[in-house]
Amino acid sequence: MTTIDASAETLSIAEAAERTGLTTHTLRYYERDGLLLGPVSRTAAGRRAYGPADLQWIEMINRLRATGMPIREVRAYADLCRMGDGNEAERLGILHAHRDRVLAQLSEVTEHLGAINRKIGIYEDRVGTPS
Amino acid sequence: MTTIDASAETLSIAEAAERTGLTTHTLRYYERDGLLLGPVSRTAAGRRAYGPADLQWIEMINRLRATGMPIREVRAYADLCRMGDGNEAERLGILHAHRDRVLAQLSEVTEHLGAINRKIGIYEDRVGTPS
DNA sequence: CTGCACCTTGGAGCGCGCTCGAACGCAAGC
DNA sequence: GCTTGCGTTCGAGCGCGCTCCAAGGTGCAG
Repeated sequence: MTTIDASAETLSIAEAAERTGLTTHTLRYYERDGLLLGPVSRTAAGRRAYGPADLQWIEMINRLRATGMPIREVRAYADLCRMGDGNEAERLGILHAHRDRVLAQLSEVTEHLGAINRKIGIYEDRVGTPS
Repeated sequence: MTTIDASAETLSIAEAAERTGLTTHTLRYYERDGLLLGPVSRTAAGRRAYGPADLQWIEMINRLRATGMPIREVRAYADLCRMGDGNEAERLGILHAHRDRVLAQLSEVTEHLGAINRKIGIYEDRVGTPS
């Protein structure tokens, strides 16, 4: 027998913060700033209740942010998603452009890291042979 | 016969900016902020004259910055270099720690990128079959 | 000699992404 | 019922890394 209990599916802002690795401040800020797909639903007392869909979306935001997408672009993407079907090509364009930037940056960072590693090698030689 | 001409070895701030990809503003800012190994030498008229060593050091700064090292840590590293021999182990510690952070971040970004790519795949399927 | 571009300094300003403070409300345990 | 703690809103503040402005000096072309 499945218990139908909304609160079992729903997290307080503190719980959502823990789950997502964000702070409660940041969660409210994201909502204010239009990064979420809509206002988070509330309990009778007016407290935020995060559902699974909210959490999943926030995970996606985290991925985009962690790969360097600016807030304003996440918002643009969220705006498109909020508008519903019909603009998938546009969303795809944003994701494609983002992926390309990330790949470019990955290879740039990797290259710089190589140079830094060579520098480290020089220091290790020098520290290894102190005299 | 080698011509000894200091000005041939020396760049104006605008030239240094072009060479390093920074702006003149940023070059002055880095100097002010102690990221360079010392004050850049000047012409008789008081204008900055960047030598090869300056440019090489700035390239190193660029690598560190491009891989995400904060300004204040670059400054700490520069401080150590400025102090001369004897603290190579400490410099090495900074570079090691930085390398480890960069590697961790590279793998994190790569992982997130994978998830984003899967999302892209979903959209491509959906856009590919419009009805 | 006169422009005009480029340099100098000090300090203010700005865009980003949070982060925090104030003042208050609701709720669950003792 | 009272305390303790988590929640709410609005708005201000902050750390980072530049970025720019004002006011003035320098240097070279015409």
